Amino acid sequence: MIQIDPRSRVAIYEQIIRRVEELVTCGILQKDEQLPSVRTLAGTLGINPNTIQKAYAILEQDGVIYSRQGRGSFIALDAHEMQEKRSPDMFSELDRVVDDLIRMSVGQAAVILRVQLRYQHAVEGGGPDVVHS
Amino acid sequence: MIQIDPRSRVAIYEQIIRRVEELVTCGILQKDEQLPSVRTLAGTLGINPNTIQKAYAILEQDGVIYSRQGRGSFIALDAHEMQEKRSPDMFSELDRVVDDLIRMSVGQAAVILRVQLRYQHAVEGGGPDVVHS
Amino acid sequence: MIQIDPRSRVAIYEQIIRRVEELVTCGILQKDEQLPSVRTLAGTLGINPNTIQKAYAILEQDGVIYSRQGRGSFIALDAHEMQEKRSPDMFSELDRVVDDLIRMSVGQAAVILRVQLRYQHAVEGGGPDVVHS
Amino acid sequence: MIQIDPRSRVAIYEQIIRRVEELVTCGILQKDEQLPSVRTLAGTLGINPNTIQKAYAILEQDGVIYSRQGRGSFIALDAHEMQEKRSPDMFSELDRVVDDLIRMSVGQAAVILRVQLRYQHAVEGGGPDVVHS
DNA sequence: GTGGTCTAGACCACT
DNA sequence: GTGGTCTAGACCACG
Repeated sequence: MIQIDPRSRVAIYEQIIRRVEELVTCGILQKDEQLPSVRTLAGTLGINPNTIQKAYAILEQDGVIYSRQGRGSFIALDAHEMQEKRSPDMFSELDRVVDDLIRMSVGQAAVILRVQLRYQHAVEGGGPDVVHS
Repeated sequence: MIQIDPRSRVAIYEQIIRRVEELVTCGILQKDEQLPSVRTLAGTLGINPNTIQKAYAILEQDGVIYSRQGRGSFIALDAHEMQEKRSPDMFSELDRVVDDLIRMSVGQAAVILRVQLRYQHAVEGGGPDVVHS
Repeated sequence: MIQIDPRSRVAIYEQIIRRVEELVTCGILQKDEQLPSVRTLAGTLGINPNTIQKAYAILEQDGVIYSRQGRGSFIALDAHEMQEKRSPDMFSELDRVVDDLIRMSVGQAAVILRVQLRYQHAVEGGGPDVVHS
Repeated sequence: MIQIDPRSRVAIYEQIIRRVEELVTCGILQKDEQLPSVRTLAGTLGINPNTIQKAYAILEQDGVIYSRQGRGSFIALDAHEMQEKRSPDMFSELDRVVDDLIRMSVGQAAVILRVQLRYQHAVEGGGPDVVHS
């Protein structure tokens, strides 16, 4: 369920964070569901436990999961809460990209067409895994 | 004309690269126009010449500028060429952001509205500096 | 009567200790009254008996309860004795917090006002359960 | 300026965080002032650089400092901003302690007297180091 | 078994 | 030189 690309320039712990956030956003990981233990996930992915630990610590600090000694790590939010948490960032990122396109004299129609195509593509392809709880 | 934000988490050399590309895209820096020398710019910005050197080296490698021994560095492309060079990256970045929004169950209408607002905003605000050469 | 919050970052055994001390302080648990057995409480709270065992051991070591082989665990102090035992800690904790507030340039009047409000709030809200034995 | 107690139960990285926050709150560390480098401070305190790194990373995440590769770590807030950031936590901690005292049947007058004494003590003793910038 | 802290030491990216 | 990431392995606290 969680996989990493060791050759990516993105830090491993960052990849894990993003993947967990994605899985929560999609509803695949549900509220209070237990995550694999630090050691287990480290073994599965073939990386050092400290790296997992770091990812989990940041996720906890961001309120996405909660970890308790002797028990494990658990999802703290449901998909809806996660989406609300992330949407401001997503929209400002959209703004940033659109601004770049404007600056490059790309017309509004071209951008909107691209967006529509992307939505069609998502629907046809079954969409980037979304599960409603 | 070129400014950097020391508090930004984007590397300084990266900020310089982006700013030069932006200025070329907008037509503010014209083809064959000379850039400030490494030392001059370093002095102006109050940063290490090595950092400027690195930015220029990458820009040259990307074909955005060319350098001549003892003469200086010059813009290699006009605004149109620059736009063609960058647009594939911009569109794929747009795709990526839209995918994220789709995954978060954000409707197509909301995204398109946001894009339209951004275009309006750009026009009213005089637009993100665009000069046609 | 004893409840724990699994989401709290305070260790479970610590939560139990605090709650028992609180109940004794308030006079709800009276001297020589019997506590639920380790197994019973573990079952009720749905947690590991070892955890209860640890809490009781510490409480006994602190002189708050006493245990008798095959009989069970019992409260060792009345509310008054408990209060005398704990008040030095409470006051030094108060000192510590006030010192922090002073360091942050918070005025004396603001702190005292806050204390008064807290007392009013306690009285109106029926007060944090206090029973005089 | 920064010291740690290796025998304390409080984690070393936590001690460093608190000390830095304290120094900023007091105005001893001023905005944009550079902190000792990770390696330097590690050497001075005789602990592992990773531990300092962790402390600095959390401080940055909390917006207290900002760290930039190749340059160093710097204070992000002035004393006033720091105080505003921390005061809600301080007051709620005060509430918690006062609630405990109420629960122990400690009278309002006794608590207020203690607060006043603490303020006098601070003034006479020169106060817990406060510097206004 | 779980998570959390710390050390030692390496390598990379940036200035 | 700076900060940032990762590994290997140890020890502690909690359940």
